[in-house]
Amino acid sequence: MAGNEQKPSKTSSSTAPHPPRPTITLPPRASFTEAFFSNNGPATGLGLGFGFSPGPMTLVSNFLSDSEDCKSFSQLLAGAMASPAAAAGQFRPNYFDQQMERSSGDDVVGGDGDFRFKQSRPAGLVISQSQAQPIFSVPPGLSPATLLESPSLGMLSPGQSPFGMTHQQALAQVTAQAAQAQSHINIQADRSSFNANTTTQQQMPLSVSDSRLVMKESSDFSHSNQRSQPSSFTVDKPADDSYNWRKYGQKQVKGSEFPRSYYKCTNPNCPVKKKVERSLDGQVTEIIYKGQHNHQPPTNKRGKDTGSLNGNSNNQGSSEFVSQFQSGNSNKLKEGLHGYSMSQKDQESSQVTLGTSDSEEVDDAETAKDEDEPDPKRRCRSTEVRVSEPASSHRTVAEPRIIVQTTSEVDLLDDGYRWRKYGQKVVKGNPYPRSYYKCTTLGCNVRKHVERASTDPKAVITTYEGKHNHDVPAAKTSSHNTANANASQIKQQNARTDFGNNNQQPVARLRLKEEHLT
DNA sequence: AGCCTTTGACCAGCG
DNA sequence: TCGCTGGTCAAAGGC
Repeated sequence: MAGNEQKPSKTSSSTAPHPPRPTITLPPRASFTEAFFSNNGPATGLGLGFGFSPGPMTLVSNFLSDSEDCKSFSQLLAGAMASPAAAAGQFRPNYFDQQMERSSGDDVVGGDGDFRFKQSRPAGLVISQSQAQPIFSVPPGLSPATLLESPSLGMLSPGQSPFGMTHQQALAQVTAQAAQAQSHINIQADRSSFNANTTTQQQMPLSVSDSRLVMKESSDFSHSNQRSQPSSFTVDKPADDSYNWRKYGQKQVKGSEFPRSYYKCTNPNCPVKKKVERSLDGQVTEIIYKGQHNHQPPTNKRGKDTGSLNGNSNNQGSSEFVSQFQSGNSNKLKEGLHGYSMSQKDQESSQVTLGTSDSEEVDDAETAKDEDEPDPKRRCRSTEVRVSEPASSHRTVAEPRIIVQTTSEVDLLDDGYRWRKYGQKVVKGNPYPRSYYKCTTLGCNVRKHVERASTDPKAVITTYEGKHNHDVPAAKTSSHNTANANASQIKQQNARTDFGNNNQQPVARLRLKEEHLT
């Protein structure tokens, strides 16, 4: 697929059809979780370190191309939790990149099968553990590493760590705990620090099609982070994903209030393009990757492209962490939620959208019902991941987010809102059904998807879709005090994510939770 | 000098 | 056929 997209000249374009969209050859690869959490894979042979960030497309392709079984979240999570990598203490910033990269095979250079978490500053990533554990969130554009290192954020930087440890130590601790619990992804950090600095969370819906990756980024980063970020902070680069891009066009597209910019990978013969939508204030609202890089990310990015997060060039790789993570997860996420509700003309154009737009939404019951059907539409072929917001959402500044949490004693349903279960599916390879819930509030389209890891029923992924258009219902008087407390915590976290933007709620949230089942 | 962004125009697909 | 729309080109200018 590399290079299969030719640059059509005006002349040629008029006489010949556009070259076919990039297709992705999908070599056997590790599962998402394997890629994600394990570090035991064969050496890539690329000598890539943590800084290597694979392209989004490769990630997606790898992710989605798993036509064989389209691993479910459960599977993913299960693998994640059971990953020996965790035990090996491999969980760390940029680790995702590393794994993504590696999963595709050793000889892949920007290869098609790379499983990479990439993307430009997508939304935040929250990884927390129990309610007593602080929630770890990564603001858009920042990787955990960046967060940990960022002087401005002042989290786990040496001498600044609230726990008196370096971020490496903290991460080591995280991995150690993950290994011990086999179901914990725990990145401990001072919560207060997060309150002040890392309250951004991102979510990203996605859809998938052949060779495109669509992601939205949270852009509210600059809002709540203004205190800790230079006032001049803006996301100049739509996606600091380690690749170099050249903007070749911009258009005001219909249906979007924001202009869309078109970028090409500057690498010669690299067919990858991306579309970036950003709000008027320059904040990225959506990124769509198309194609796969046929090369490795430049080792040295131009200084000007490193983004200006805190003016710290080290932020460069940061966004990749979240971005890539999200992009990868997103695919699965969407898959799980909607069972690949593709509006496909063909495989290439098919998309699965997590958003709640009616046009793209499939019937809930049907979705659940047909999950087991070998619907070709659900094939994990596509590689476009689109993060869409509900049509009714107030798209201001806040954008999609993915919140990944591992928490304990979380009543999955008791998050403050009231839910009605409308579907349940049994996914291949997972003895535990995945359940679908709708917010019971009239007119509220928010949905929730709960899935458990096949190997660890304690591990649960809860995905939220849409935005509540109402307040949290009155507190329940139940015995779920603990759960409520935890839910409250989550809410607080979410609230912080809003950065004062009351209108905004996550479009979709991915939560990795550890649930204490009785 | 090289690379990038900007921007108006062009082209293809679609209804 | 026409108009709309998304995507792309390429000249001009900036850094």
